[in-house]
Amino acid sequence: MKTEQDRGEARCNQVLDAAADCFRQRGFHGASMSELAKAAGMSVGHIYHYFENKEAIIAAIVERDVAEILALLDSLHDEEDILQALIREAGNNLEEATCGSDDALQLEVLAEATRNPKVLAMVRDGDRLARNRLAETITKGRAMRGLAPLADLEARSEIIIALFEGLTCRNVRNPGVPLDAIATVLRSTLQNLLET
Amino acid sequence: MKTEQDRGEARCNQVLDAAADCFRQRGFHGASMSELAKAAGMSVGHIYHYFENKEAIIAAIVERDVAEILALLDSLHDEEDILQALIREAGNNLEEATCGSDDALQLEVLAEATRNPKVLAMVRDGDRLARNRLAETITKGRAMRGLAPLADLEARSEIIIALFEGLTCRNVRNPGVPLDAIATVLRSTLQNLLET
Amino acid sequence: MKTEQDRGEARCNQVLDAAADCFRQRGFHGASMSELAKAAGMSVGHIYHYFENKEAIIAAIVERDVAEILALLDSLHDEEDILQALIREAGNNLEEATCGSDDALQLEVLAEATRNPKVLAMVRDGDRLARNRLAETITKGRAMRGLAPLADLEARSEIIIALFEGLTCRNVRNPGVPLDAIATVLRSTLQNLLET
Amino acid sequence: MKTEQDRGEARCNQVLDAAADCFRQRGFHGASMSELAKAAGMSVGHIYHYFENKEAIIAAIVERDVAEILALLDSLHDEEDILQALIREAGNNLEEATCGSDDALQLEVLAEATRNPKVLAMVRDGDRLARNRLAETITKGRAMRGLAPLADLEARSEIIIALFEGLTCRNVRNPGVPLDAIATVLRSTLQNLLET
DNA sequence: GATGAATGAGTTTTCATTCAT
DNA sequence: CATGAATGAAAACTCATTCAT
Repeated sequence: MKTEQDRGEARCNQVLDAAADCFRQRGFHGASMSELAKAAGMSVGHIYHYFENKEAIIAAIVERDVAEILALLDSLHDEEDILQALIREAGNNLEEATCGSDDALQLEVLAEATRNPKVLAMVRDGDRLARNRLAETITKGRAMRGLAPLADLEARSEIIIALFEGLTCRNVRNPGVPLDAIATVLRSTLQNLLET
Repeated sequence: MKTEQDRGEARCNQVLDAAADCFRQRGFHGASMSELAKAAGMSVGHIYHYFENKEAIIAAIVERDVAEILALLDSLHDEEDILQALIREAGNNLEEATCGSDDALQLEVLAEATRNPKVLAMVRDGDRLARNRLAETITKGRAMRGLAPLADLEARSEIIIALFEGLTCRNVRNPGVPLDAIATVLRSTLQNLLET
Repeated sequence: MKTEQDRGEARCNQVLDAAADCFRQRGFHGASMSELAKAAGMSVGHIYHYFENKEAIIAAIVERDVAEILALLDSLHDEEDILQALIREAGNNLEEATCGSDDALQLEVLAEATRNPKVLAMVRDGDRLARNRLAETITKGRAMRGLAPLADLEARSEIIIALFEGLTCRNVRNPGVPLDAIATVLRSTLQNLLET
Repeated sequence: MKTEQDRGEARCNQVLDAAADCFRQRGFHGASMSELAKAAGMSVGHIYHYFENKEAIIAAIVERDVAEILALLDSLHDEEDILQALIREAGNNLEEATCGSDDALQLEVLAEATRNPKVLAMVRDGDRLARNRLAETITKGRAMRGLAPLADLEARSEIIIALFEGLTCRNVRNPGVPLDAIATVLRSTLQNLLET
């Protein structure tokens, strides 16, 4: 019984992994169910045992995506040096961002949120959690350095997240900018936002 | 003769205006040619007199979109106070960004660039022009204030653009953040980037 | 212009004729759109220029069917001898009734009405007109023979129609009953209902 | 052993009861095997232990339906007053006939018979038995009243059955006609057919 | 006996594109 | 220049049936 449920869950994830790949490469609406099926190694019909329809798959992918961001933020929370960790993460994103990458999926999600209310709601709910988490992290980081709490904490968080999301966009428009070239500027900018 | 050409151009723009609307609301792949035709007030078949196929319309829209960004930057170039102008522009974008807005189109373009090489090339070409223009503008602005040229000009431009594009994303994920709440932080961040 | 509209209407009827055939032979839900298309001599996609979906075709067929019954009743209205005309019509139906016949379509419609509210409404609306028409016809027929108006006109009409519809059913369950064998009984029954 | 066979039969009927419900509400081709399974409270696969395929279930349902009519006629056979019993039965049917009712199933069967030769054969075989039974019953009834045997017995039976089946159709097209409104007419019609 | 995961052909429907008028 | 009828391939989704467990 336990095994069967596990098996079902594994099959589900098999679909989601395949779907994430397909969506990254062809977009939510460019990827067909039969592509998904082929990529997931199962029949088209069988996917419908696990997901009610294509939109449900999209929703699950978005949820995964949101969870990933939250996990990233949670990992930051326990870093010794938050500033440094943030810059490192920004750097991690600065690689070729086209079709295969996660940036592609992020942008797809954002574009979809623009027209799909269900996706929009998920994105916004996730973002609320994320920015609260970042704010806590910042407060904690500042406390660890003996800095006073920030009155404009929300605004600073917003700008910091904007910087991160912006770098995702930059990765499409102007990829391969050497990290070290902008690391210094990024560091000074973040320092300005976090440590003053 | 002249008039005829003008007429043709006007018809073209009629299509592009309609297309921009449709694409904003439904996405490149969600909008059908007959929707475009209806919105443009002409027959489906006739659109093919002006554009070879749907992709050509997408390309034209992307080009327009890129040109719009360039025009914005050009307008900044002649501003008295660059810093203030940048913040003002950032504020202009901070409104509900869902389906009807320009942010929606920007994200659609970026997502499409991720999988469509032709679109990617256009986006990158446009971005190259844009960031050069911004760099010039910054240099000019600094000169007007008697500040020295920047050694890390490119990196700073990159970060500034990232900030802007990031705010576009934020508009989807967390809309309605009051401008005045973040204007101060934005100002200080830009000041840090432009005036030091 | 006139011609074009006519052409459209002709195309529509082309679809409806083909559909009626297909539905008779395979049922509303047994006949596929591609069968319809093949029978109508046009592409599947093009049928959707004329009908929003399959249900709309079904509805149009039902409407036709209802109109046919009404037309039959109207033709009876102007007969010299109504009783004789009714018996003649009953006889016309007493032929092999399986797949190709109109009885098949009638039963299909009735079965569909049982679960499809839109069809049910059409069937009932049509029936209301039909039974009123029959009642008028009977009254006229009796007047022509100098008989008094009937107090139980509605009930008698109902029974007469039931007889007719019943013979349609009988045609499936026990076809090929020789008309002359039942004509006498039918005549006496109708006489009992119409002339006393 | 006996118990096991009974158990199997019970399971069979469990399926048939569920199937009858589903077919009534959605039609033979509108009801899916998984709907049947859910309604029968067993797995899809298990239904195939009892029935070779869906058509076999349809056939069994048709057989049941036919048997039901035969049973009704048999019950009439032992009534004191056949005329009265017939009218009573006609009345029993005169209730709202849409999706849930038995009329719905009857019409479904008849429509199916129109295209499915196996069903047609069953329907006709059943009908032969039924109309012979009715003829016997009528003869017996007349004998009990001291009336002479009928030369046109078959034709009269046919018309009587047509009346009954027709009232089933009327129940769809014009439901809710008060029984007492037509009982008198029905009685006089049947009297005319049975007692003269 | 009993399950339900798995299949793949089939369903309705949409859509970019063409072309005769 | 302008139309929209026409196509056919492809999309999302369904379903009877099978079979390993």
